[in-house]
Amino acid sequence: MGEYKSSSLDGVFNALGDPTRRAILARLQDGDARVTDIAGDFPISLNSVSKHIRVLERTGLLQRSVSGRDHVLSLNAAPLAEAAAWIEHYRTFWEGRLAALETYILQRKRKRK
Amino acid sequence: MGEYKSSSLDGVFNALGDPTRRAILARLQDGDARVTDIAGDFPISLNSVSKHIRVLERTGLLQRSVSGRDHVLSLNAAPLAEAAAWIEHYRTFWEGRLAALETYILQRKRKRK
DNA sequence: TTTATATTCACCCATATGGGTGAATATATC
DNA sequence: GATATATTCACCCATATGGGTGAATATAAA
Repeated sequence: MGEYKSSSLDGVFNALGDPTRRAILARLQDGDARVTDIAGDFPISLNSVSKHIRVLERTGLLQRSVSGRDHVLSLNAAPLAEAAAWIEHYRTFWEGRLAALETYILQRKRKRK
Repeated sequence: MGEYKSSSLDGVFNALGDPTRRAILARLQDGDARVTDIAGDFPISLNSVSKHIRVLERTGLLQRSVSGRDHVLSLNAAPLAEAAAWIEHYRTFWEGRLAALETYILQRKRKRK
């Protein structure tokens, strides 16, 4: 069967699979922040946050701009496009199935009457 | 900051983070299938496929209906709704940012002229 | 130059996971 | 009952990952 290959979707979905990372993205929606700023919002160590940030950076969801000793992080939602398209495809399929089921039920109702 | 908690999104995103599992879902779009049927499409062992199926089952994306010695698997895209909503939220944010940037550029253009 | 701050690097540890093999179980079939 | 098929269970192995700590590096500031 077709496309059984790793793609950039792997990274994006994996990155989003961790609640801490999703929370970091949520934080960045409220404005850019330094690593330390973000770490302050979480009960985990600064180093742990640094690792999560690198995972997000790898996917492109987070961009880093080094300014002196500060690393300023900002959100970049663009890489979500592919993931959104993937999900949308299945959502459409599913809605098709539901519509078909509805049609079937309606037909049965009509017949029975 | 807010919702730093694991949710069902964890499982769904993690499940989608593996290309084999995405391919299994793609396969089920073409019709229900048994574990063996699916395993035939992949270069990995039957047991490995069985494990992937359990991961998908846990998320609800895949449903199992045991019929004799056969386990018939079918797709259920419903759990994707929450994931789609999550992504959509960020996509909207991002489009807002782009729009703001465009406005800014246009204003600058007008001023300069 | 000295000191303080921001970040990463190099480790350690526990757990999860993707892959495998072989045995066990359950159902069909002869 | 005996045999074949479908699936899982119980392991093993290697690797990734989330968490930690302490040292190293780089820049800012005094």
